[in-house]
Amino acid sequence: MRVFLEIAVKKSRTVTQATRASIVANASVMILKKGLASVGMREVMAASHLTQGGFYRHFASKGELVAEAYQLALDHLFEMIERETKDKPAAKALSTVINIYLGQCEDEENTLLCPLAMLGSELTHCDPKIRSIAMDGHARLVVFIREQLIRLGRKNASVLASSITSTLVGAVTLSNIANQDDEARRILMSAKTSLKEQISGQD
Amino acid sequence: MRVFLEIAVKKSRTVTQATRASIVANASVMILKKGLASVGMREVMAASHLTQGGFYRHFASKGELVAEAYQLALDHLFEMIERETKDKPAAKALSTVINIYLGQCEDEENTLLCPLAMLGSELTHCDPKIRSIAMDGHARLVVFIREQLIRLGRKNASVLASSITSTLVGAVTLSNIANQDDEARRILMSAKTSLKEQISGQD
DNA sequence: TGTACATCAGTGAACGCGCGTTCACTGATGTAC
DNA sequence: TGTACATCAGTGAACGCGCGTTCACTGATGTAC
Repeated sequence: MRVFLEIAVKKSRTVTQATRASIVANASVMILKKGLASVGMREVMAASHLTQGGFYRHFASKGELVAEAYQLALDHLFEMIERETKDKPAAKALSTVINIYLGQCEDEENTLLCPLAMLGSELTHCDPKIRSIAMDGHARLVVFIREQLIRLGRKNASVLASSITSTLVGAVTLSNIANQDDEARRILMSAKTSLKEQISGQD
Repeated sequence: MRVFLEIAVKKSRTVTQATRASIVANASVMILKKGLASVGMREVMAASHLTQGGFYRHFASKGELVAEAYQLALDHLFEMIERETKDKPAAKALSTVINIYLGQCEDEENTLLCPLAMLGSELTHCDPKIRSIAMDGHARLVVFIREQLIRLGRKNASVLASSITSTLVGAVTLSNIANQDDEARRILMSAKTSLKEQISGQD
């Protein structure tokens, strides 16, 4: 009896949590694609087939949702990076990360958009809490790249890792601003080519 | 008499144009520092000691002001770059551009903030007109850097120039998101160090 | 098992707010005679 | 030079709109006996 009750309660909670997760997942994609300011609560809730009033059964404010949406996007990105680079040699791992990062906008399911690149300047004017989630993601990316560079035996791995991260973020940011597709592709390709030379070369 | 009248008319127009220029100049700094969305017309007009109603004597819409504000910021940046690199050898010119660009947020008068870095992701969701002003600025920066690389005899100057520009924009974007000053400085310093090695090295 | 009650996710109208924009008006300046 | 008129930059209240948020309510589900 006790067990049955617990299961029943848990099942109910599971549904609620699934709804909440669906809101976060939809919001994450919408905010990253369209920008923080231009995504409203009605729109977010409608994407999960709900109306605006229900939002506050799950979140205290828009900010709370945004923080979770960023965190989710970063987690997706790093899951992908870790899955694709696991057990690979450092050079291959680095080139995989570069390809994944610079190709993030070509993924049609939009499951690996990076908040740093997609929202860059909007993050500058956010709550400290949201900014620190973004900067944790930044640190994680720099550390990952630095570790591969160390495995490659490169000197100044920290400095180079930070610079590579700036190039990745800058290239995606600029390719999003570009109004012509070929210009966007050229920016991404240039970054990819230069980064790979920078990693393999000995400067 | 004729001459007197013309002067009188011109003087009046000059005052009007000065007011307009003041609105654009103030808006430019405010928008670049605080972001496009968080700067309102009342605030912009107040900075020029005017009230909101007068705005539409000078501009058809907020968008028109924003376009001119971006153009002004880009012009300031390139004026500075061209002034500081004139008659300098290519290597010195490149290093000067890098220093100016990466140091833009340390300039206390805020006269050389780059819209690409300060507004990055916000530009993605703007009018095509505003985006093309931004991309013209991007092209101008890439071309300037490419020409110096060509003078240095570097191969693949176009690709490298584009990549360097991405690094510059990414580093400034990320340093703005950083909530701690030392982290921001580290990002900028890493980019500076790596870029200079990349330019002087032979990879 | 059946019935009365409690819970709470979800609804959708409504709220206050700040935004971009409009408008009737002012008042200083230039023009015409 | 003096006077009546036209122009137009600037004022500040007001407009409509969409936003984030609140709230009284619904109705399905789980609980207690």
